[in-house]
Amino acid sequence: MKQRRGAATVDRALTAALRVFAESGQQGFTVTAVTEAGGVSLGSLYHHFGSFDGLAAHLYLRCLGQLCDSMLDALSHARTPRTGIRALVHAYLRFTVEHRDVALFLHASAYSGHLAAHAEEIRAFKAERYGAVAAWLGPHIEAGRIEPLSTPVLEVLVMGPVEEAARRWLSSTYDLDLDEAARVLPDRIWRSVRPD
Amino acid sequence: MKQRRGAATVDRALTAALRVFAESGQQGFTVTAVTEAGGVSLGSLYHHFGSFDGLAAHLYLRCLGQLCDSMLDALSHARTPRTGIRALVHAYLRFTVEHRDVALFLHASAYSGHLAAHAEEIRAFKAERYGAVAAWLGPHIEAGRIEPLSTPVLEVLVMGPVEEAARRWLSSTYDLDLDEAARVLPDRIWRSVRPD
DNA sequence: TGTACATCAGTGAACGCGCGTTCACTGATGTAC
DNA sequence: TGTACATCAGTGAACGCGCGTTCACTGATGTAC
Repeated sequence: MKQRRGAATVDRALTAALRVFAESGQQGFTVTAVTEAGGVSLGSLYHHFGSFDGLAAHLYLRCLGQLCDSMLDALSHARTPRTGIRALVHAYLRFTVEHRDVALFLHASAYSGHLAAHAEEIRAFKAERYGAVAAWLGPHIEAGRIEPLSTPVLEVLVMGPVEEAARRWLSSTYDLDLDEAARVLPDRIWRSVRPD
Repeated sequence: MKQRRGAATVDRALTAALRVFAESGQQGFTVTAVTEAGGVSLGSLYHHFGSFDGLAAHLYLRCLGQLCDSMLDALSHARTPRTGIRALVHAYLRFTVEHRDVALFLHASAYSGHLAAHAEEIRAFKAERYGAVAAWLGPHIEAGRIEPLSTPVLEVLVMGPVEEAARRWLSSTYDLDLDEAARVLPDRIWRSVRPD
């Protein structure tokens, strides 16, 4: 018997929360700030999310979902490991630029503490999405087109440089040229995981 | 006319702060918690650090200094780029395991907001330390022993996977075997930056 | 060596502010008959 | 179709707690002569 306006309110609250975080950072990320910014009342917020941490976790999952969708979509068009890595790198960096606020929130939330209460939910979500990448990798490893390293190590080799590039670009010290990174990284990463 | 006990008090406060952070995380990292944990009075803390953010920044610099010292020390014994990368990777991962609390604080502080007020100080410190790595790289690039990529991209390629490995290990989801990482990563990273 | 004095170091009660949360309530929506 | 009712959605004043910070003060240390 759920009503439809609920979904719209949830969406407005999350969007407001993301904007507050982008504008005021970790320190300014408070219930009051979100309600004032979002045209969502305090009681309404608690009605839908139960707690402020609940809102943060909900927002985190939404952001992570958007990023994962971009990457999995890019990956689905690739046939070889080389083009797959290229697609992942490009999708991740493009997403970072086009959705700066989302990327920032994802990076900043890693150790935020707001997510501790919902850690299990998030872990499950990540496991599901990472599974898709692992499924893509599997055949290539078995066919000898990728060095047979453990999945976590492969993920670290592929995503480590990309995430670090994004992190540097995000942290206002723009000492890194993302265009150069997008041009150079795919091939360089590919060299690190190809066989022989 | 500075007194000597000051240094000891500063040290006690920073150590207590690190312990509090390790035990209670971002959320529990408060002045009250630090003073109660550390045998340092509130007034004393303000006398030495000026503010709580000041303490956090001070702690961050101390932690970063320790990590950089480990890495630069390891690097100084290496002659070839290959062994240099190996030394960096091993030093970073060993440091992460041996000083888990320090590593955790460093990773978690990246977007904490506590450091915003002292950002310039921190930026300068990093620039100085990174300069040492760049100085080490320089001759190898000129001699054609490393692919001539820009310094930020090289740093991202070398440190990205290592930092991501450490991050995974730190975030209680121990899906990554650090021993395997230490064994495999150096050679894999080397392949990504060597010429030809 | 001894004494006076300036400065550094350390103490803890007190303060105000803003945080997350609760709650009693009104309004909107969908369902049952 | 119309009406009664249950549930969902939304509201905002109020609360208590703990946060970072201040401040008047005492004690310790080093310097000057």
